Amino acid sequence: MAEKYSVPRGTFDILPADSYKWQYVKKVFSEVAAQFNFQEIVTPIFEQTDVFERSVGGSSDIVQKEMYRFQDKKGRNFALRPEGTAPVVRSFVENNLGMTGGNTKLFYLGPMFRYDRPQKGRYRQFYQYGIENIGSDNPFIDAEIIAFGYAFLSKLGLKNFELEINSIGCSNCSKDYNQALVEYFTPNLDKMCSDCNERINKNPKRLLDCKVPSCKEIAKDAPNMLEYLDEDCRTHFAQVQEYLNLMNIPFKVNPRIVRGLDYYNKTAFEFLDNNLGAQNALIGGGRYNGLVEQFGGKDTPGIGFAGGFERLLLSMETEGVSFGEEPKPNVFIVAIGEKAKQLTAKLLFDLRTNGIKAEYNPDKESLKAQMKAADKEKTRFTLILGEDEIAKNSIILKEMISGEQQEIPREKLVTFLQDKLR
RNA sequence: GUGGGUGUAGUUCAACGGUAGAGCACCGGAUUGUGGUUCCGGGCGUUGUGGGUUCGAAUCCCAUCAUCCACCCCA
Repeated sequence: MAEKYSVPRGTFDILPADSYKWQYVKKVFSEVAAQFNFQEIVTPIFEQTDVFERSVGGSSDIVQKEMYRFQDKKGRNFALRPEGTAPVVRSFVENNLGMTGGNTKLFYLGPMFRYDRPQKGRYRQFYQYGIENIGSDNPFIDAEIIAFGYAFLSKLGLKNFELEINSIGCSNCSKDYNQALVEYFTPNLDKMCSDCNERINKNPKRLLDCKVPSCKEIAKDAPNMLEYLDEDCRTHFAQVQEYLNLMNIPFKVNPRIVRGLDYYNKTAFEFLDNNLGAQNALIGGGRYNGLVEQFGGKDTPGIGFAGGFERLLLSMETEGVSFGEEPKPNVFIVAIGEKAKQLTAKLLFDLRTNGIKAEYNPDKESLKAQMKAADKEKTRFTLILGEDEIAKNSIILKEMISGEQQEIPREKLVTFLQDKLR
């Protein structure tokens, strides 16, 4: 026997039994995007490695340890995209999308790749949806982006999620704050983990996030980021909260939210589902005002978020939320005898091209076997065609749940069914 | 990259170191043109893979791979 293969570690097949759920979630996302007036952008699955190294940053693990890197035949360096914002901004600059003025509102869907240890809600190839608004620093936009996330989760029927927001300030505030953190943590470093000891120089804010109990204990009384915001950042954050309140979107301020990617500043937020386990972030996002400039564009502010489909489906599964209708045919045809089988070829085609989802199994001969097949398809109707019906140029329509059946003239069948299925 | 748990039929799970089983699912049947419920019948599956211990291994040991959970990271 030939060797059997399996999917690469941390990846998975989306099988027919589940694929309609994915379609449903994508559809809902696209609908919300349309409501909020975001247009789709599709970028390649790989980019020059630099696109991620320069932006996502040197202190982030996803660039340092988790990127799938490769060289093409000419020795150029590429990476499978580990996240969606950097490619979108690359495209924004490359195609001068900002030239028309105003806000550029984009959404994307697709696979991302990170070489992580697989775990619940975490895969090496995972599917993200995300939105970006490039062109405005107005706190109104921050609130709009957050509202999009809230609207999307709500539209899916989810209830057990929480919104946490924070402001991590701009480079101006960070200078003072980082210094305050260094001053606070340095005397305690001998009691803290090796990661913290290393990060204090690269990105001191990350020490706030550490989950090692001893570190957590020390971080508990660390200086509060919000007290170090400058005037601009402080009012910006206050206004974001005000707009959220005006929309009746519930949130909690959590000064410990620190985004893992280097390009973030000002507003940062997460939608969390605490029933999910350790990987509990449904959506994560924030502002990235310097990023466009980093990519060689003119200084343009931006803000966005990204979320993972896998966690969304997990959440929906545990909350018992509906995934829309399971796909199935409307009618199943049962044909008895060779003549009936021949007529069924045309009948099937007529039904299908008239918008009726129809199925037939040519491998089953007996009426009984075909009825069983019909039952398994869970169709609402079965059409029965045998000698008698052929002679009368009619067909029997049976409603499976009630078991009731009636005879219908062949020429009226299509309109009759279209009417019934409306 | 680190730690712990688990790998047995399509699936969910049993089997004190002594012949590998059950539910669900699946297939067939219960007379001639009617499905679901019921009844009857149908299971050799490289016990993830490779070694080792033993008279004898699904069971104990080692390795390896996969998976799950946690650390970490983050969506």
